Amino acid sequence: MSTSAPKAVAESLRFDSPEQEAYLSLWRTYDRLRALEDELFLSFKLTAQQYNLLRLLRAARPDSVPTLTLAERLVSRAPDITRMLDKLELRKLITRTRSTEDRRAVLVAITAVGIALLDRIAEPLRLCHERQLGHLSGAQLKSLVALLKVARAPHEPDGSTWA
Amino acid sequence: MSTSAPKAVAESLRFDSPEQEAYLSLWRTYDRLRALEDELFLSFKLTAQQYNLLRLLRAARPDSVPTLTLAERLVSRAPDITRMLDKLELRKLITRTRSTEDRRAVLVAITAVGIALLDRIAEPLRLCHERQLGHLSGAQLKSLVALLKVARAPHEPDGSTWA
DNA sequence: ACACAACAATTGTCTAGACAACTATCGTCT
DNA sequence: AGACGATAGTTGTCTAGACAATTGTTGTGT
Repeated sequence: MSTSAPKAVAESLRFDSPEQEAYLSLWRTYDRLRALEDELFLSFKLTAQQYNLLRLLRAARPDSVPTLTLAERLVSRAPDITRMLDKLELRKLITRTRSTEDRRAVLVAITAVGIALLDRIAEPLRLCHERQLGHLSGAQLKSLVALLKVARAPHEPDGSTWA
Repeated sequence: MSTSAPKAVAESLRFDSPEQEAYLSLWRTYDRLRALEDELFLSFKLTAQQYNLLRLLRAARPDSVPTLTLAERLVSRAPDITRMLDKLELRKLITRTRSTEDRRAVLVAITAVGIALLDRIAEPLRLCHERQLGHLSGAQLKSLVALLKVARAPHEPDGSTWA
């Protein structure tokens, strides 16, 4: 019982099905690429999800967006949307105002500070994406995007707009 | 400032680059498929990562595997490997023994109970993978796997064996 | 033999993610 | 108008993920 022959171990690990292989490849690839992004966002003290939220708010301008609508549109599901907004509000990146029409709803908007932060991130992020996937050709990227879309299609909620 | 015209909002959200679109597609797809797997594993009180760990240990039999080697081989990076093993050991799914050759190393092995659990999971998991990606043709799956491999290739550590 | 860098694993601590239970408000039905 | 189910957010609580600092052990150079 030792740690010898790691190659043999790897060799013996075949996948149970093509679907499993595809899913694990997806997971692995996401994990590897994510590590690059995380590093970048860390230097701005943001998470990828927070960045996405700000990006959505910028796109929605000059409208503001109700909290749960925002949560639905995020790339990854966010049951902790409230606390996420708490942190961003504390940093003055967003504002929250209780709607007058429907006093249950809280409307969220990005601030000038938030916009400025997005602007500062833009260029380094572009470079990061290039490091992540710049080695793929345009055709490969297109093909990958198309396949991923087909893959998740049956699992998307009806009128979903996530980006 | 209202929540009207969500379509217009969605429309205005183009991607900054093809690379960004690919990465966000990857993230979104992973998130959607993961939700299905998570649900399944929850019913066995496991995480996907824990399942993977057990799977690696089964494949390594009859050898046992040093803790950090195990961490390297996991699909997703695991800085919390120790506590992960703690929980599995508590449930008697694995054993840990301090190596006699190198007293720094802790050797991990799967137990009969662990194997039995994997056996119980096998069939429902197969069905889950089919629900996840069964709607793709064999050629599409192959193509997806190949593209993902190319995508992550530059970001894999040298002799990595992650599945 | 002894100092010391390298290595394997563990622990402390903080943040993020998940689910369920709860509060406040709204719309509707009678 | 009053009751009631649905909706919008919030909060409590638990678990997982991440990073840094620490302990014990090994090999190497002098």
